[in-house]
Amino acid sequence: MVKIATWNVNSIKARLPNVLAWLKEAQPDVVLLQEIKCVTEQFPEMEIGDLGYNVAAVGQKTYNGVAILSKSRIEVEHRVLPGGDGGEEQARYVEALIDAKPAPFRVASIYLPNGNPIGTEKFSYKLSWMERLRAHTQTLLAGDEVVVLGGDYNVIPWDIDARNPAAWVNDALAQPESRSHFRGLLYLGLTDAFRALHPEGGHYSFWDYQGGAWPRDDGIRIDHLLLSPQAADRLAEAGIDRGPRGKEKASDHTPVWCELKL
DNA sequence: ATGGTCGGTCCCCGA
Repeated sequence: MVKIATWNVNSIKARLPNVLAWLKEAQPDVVLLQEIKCVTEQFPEMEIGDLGYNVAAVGQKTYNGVAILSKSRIEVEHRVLPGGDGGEEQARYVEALIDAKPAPFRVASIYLPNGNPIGTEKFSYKLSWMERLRAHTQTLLAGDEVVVLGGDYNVIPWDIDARNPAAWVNDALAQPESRSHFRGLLYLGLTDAFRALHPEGGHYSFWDYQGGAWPRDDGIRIDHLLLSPQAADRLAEAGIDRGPRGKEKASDHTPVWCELKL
């Protein structure tokens, strides 16, 4: 069994004690991190390495940044989502082969553009990034591998994934175009690991810092683990660990995880 | 009725 988690930590430096505590407690084999908010060289590799994890980070100054932590060896395959124009890239994608014991598998840590406000170049950037992800997913699925594409997708897939759907109607995270691009990934053959095992709504992975969203459980589910058919065949469990969101100095996101029988 | 969040950075921007 292999446990794979995704967590938008909103600054790895500010969150390091929380991340270390959760790694010790939850014992994931692979963790996909987003919003590390530091340059690659400043990622706290030593502290995390001391817990038995290898690290592959792709950072930039101030914003974004993704990483993969793994107890097995990591072979990085992409540091940028393929299909770009080769221009300046925000640090939003890292993909690697995980050299795990029974069989290797592939993962990607994804920080999809937020896209707000709608009607701006930020929203069109989100949609074009999603189209690029669709094209690359098609290539990945042709490989017939166990693949887990996890991260902060910045998409509320269905109304049941928000406590208050009406509050999000003008938000990029719930736009029909955002949702249809997300569904396009599912139509290619990816499985939303959490939804596959928890068809009911009311489970969230993000609660805004503002307005007491956490104590009121006014959340949304935007962090997802999307599985290739070969991975979905091996899906045993999936869950959202609300614990870290209730801690002191919490990220506004909490870890989402799945277990695969490999 | 009012004011109510974080993090990084350079006092405002992004979420």
